[in-house]
Amino acid sequence: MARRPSGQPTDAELAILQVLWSEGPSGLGAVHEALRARRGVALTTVATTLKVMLDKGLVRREDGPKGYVWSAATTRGAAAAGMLGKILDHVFDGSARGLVAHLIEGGTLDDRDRRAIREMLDAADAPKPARRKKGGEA
Amino acid sequence: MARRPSGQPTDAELAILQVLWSEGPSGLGAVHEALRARRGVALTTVATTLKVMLDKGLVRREDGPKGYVWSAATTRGAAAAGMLGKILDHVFDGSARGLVAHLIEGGTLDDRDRRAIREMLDAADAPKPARRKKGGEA
DNA sequence: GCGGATATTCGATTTTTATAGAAATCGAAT
DNA sequence: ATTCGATTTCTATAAAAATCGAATATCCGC
Repeated sequence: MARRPSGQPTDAELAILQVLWSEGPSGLGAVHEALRARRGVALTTVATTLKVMLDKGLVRREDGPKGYVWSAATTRGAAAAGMLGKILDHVFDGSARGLVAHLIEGGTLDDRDRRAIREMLDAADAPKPARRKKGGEA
Repeated sequence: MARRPSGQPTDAELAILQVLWSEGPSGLGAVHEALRARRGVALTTVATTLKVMLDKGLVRREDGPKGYVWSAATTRGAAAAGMLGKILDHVFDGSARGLVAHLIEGGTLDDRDRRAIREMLDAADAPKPARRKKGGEA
């Protein structure tokens, strides 16, 4: 047999999603143009891939003046979550901490990044300053 | 055509690498056992996949008492780097900070994780404490 | 209304991935 | 040395992924 459909976008699909995420809802021609700028791909290939993605629920389409107007039906965050999940499960045994450790130790993050992350951590530690009373300390 | 071989391990390959990473160099039978514990997969399937991985350079093999002894030829870090690179490039437009932000905001990290990450950040900020005097040397 | 440009669908092709049975091999125990 | 069990190699199948050409549909301008 072949591999079970993971539901996650494939590489070609991700390339299209990337266009839709940054350009917003677009017609086939526009998507094709954006993709052709990087890789040589035929118009029909883009059209076929979009159709497949429609079946998978990765994109939506509405009738436009010309043909359809295609738009992403999934967010960057959702796509990232799926891909990250695979890394976490298969490579870091489910430890998000281990993943961040890899980013820090691998030099992928610079000073500015580390500062920004610290701020995000602070915000996450105190998201709701006890808007009632019991803030965890009894 | 089909998709160009990305060089990165596929799902089945990743599952095998996971075994080799945690168990160390193992014979075919051991790998099979470890995999069967999770998914039902035939012995020959594991053998075939290992051979493919050998050609790709993902695993190594040495002659052992019985057959070969298989070991990972790539590290967790290397595998993670490849997969992360894809996410960074395609989803977060190259921003590692954005990726960590997603982890923090998405609740993937708990209190303990955040504390551990802060420590790692501290360590990264001062890699060599220059135990001479104060850090601000020229 | 017609023609050309753009879109969409259909069908076809190729490669990769994932899977596993059959056959050949090899070391060990009897 | 013969068999036995584990291993390796060979061959094969099938779905998914990626691609595109041809045929068809649709819209706009003239």
